[in-house]
Amino acid sequence: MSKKVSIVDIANTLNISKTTVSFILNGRAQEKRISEELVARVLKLVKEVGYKPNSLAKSLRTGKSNIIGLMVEDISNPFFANIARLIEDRAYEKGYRIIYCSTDNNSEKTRDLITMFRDRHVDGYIMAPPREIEEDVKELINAGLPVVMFDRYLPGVDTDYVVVDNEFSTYNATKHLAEQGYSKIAFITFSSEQSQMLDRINGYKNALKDSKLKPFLKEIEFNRNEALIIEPLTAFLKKNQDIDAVLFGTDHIGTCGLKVIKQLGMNVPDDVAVVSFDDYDVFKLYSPPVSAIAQPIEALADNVISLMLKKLDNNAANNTTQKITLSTNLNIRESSLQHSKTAAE
Amino acid sequence: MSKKVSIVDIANTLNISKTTVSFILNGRAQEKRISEELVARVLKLVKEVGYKPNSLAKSLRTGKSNIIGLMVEDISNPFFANIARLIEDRAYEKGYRIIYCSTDNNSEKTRDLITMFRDRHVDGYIMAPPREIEEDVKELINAGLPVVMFDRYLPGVDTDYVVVDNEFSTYNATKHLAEQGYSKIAFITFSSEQSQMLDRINGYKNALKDSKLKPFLKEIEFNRNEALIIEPLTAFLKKNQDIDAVLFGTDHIGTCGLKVIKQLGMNVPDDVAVVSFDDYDVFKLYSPPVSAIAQPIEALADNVISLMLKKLDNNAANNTTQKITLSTNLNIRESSLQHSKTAAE
DNA sequence: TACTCATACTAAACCGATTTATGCTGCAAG
DNA sequence: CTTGCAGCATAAATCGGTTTAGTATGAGTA
Repeated sequence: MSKKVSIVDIANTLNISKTTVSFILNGRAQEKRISEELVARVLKLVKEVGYKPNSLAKSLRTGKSNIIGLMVEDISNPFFANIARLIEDRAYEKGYRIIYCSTDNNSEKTRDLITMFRDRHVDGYIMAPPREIEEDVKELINAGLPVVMFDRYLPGVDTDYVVVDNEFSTYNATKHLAEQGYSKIAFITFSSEQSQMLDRINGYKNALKDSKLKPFLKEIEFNRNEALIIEPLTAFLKKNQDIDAVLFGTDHIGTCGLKVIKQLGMNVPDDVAVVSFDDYDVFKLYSPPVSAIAQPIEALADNVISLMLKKLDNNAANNTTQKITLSTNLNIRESSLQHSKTAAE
Repeated sequence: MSKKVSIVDIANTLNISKTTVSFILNGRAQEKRISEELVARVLKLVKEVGYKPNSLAKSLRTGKSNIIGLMVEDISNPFFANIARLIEDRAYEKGYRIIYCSTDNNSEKTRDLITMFRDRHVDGYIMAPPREIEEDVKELINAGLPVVMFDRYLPGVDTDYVVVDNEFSTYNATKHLAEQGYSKIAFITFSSEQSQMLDRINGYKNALKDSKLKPFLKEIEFNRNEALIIEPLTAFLKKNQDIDAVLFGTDHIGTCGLKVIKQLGMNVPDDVAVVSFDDYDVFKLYSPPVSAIAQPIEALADNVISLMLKKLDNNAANNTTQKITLSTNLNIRESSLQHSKTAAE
């Protein structure tokens, strides 16, 4: 039907060369000394027939696409979904489109996606990298492609990133629990070798050490099937009845944790105090409201996209990398307050 | 650095033509009577240097991309994020990649995205369409491109879609509230001319008519800034103190509604019973747990992607369109139970 | 007159693939 | 001794743009 018009159609209609049309459309008419009269005629026709250059062909030639590839761990996770949305907005304002994909923390899938992004000529890569992807990322960087990471970074790869101060965040939250009089403080999280999780665990351990308390660390294997998270969580809480406070490592495990706590009929904060990493509606609306470590997602998104745009501007010559660490906010709510050992007994 | 190898490099290295390489890599070696020995040599080299055909160039030539464009209203909304994720998974298994974008319910942005998808040669379009996009969608369909809609449809456009039975869902939920003895039942939702919302409103109205009750319909303008939703919501609930039950039209407004209810110190369900469209953790974990209309998102995603794959297989010859309506599940929880007028007074 | 130079525009190469049409053997059949 | 065809491989066109390297024309100048 409405066969899309190409630059050749425009050129033929006006009996001129497609080169001329291309120059005019790319704002190089003056530089190429094309008469104003012809420029006007071309622009008129272009508008009339609604011609839009095919960006695929354009990319093939120029290597540029005005598209930024964004890889998150899982778009159905509110943290990533919100960040993705904010990044998309900022990029859109600057004339860049975003295409996103979930890596599922699967390095093979990620490699696949990198390849797809790469030969679709995306201009830049924003990613929350999975493990074992160092080599592939290095290759991108060596090829001169801008890469910005967020949420976590790859220790072996020198690239720009924006993360939060994970270690201090959990240190601070754990300290808070200790100060409220809790003494058997567990840290429950997904097992992971990634930087953000190692830092969170360190913060927790250091705080306990400083408070001279014993750690109760429970790492749970991530699984898309929630039942397989709930199960070990339930077992852990049942087995360690003496635990009086729990710090959850992410919003997802925090949500699962609340489900378990509710199911077991445990009272918050009397039976168990709760603090979770990430701060979302579930925590704010829970009864009692749950204390949470809020990540500055707007600032995160802003910094990520600023870094990326800066790298895209300085075509080449990006010698220095920027590593940005933002601080979080511990929102203290009833779920972790007013514990008095004697009152409970 | 590691300049990507192209098909020409492969051909030159072996002193053969790139045509031959192309045939071999596309499994047309036998058909083209290329000797097994040569096939083996080519495949060996390809593997050695890790050559991957540039899919941009491939698409330019073939018009195919193995990419499906997915447009949701807002990826930060859990309903859309979850659907997007499921669709992505299913598509990935079948060898298709998904690229998603948020339309923001903005027809201009959507048009822009359609153009981008189109000249990136995506093979199919899955969308939750905004208003005023009929003409653009018709153009896609006329050009023979597969389009599948979900969540809502465009009454003026004959295309495949998968939706839920919105009208019955709210009818049923409203009836449930009426049967529990509530008599001043409000329906609070975002104002919208879209099919799904009109159906939901109709269901609510019909149920009230059948129960001989008076409707209290409150439509709120959507805004990304939550404060601007909370404000009119608060005003409405404050002004209509006699309302004893509320049905929320979407998960988002339901969540905002709970915040307001909590802030106003209203008791659920004694002061006000609550049911919301969509069923997420926030509702399950609320105290008391909130009754909700659960959309079958897995089935939704399955149907959407099946329809799309079917259309992609039957290249051309897609004369009939399929319109699928799935049913929802009313999960009744404490937030809408055990109302007795006398007990409250 | 012959040689620049500015002006206005274009032919052809190129990006990296696919696909169509074709070439070149050598052997069996007519 | 052609003709036909099977077997193997390729040159060239194509997709829709951008970019390089020119060309044609007329005016200015030594």
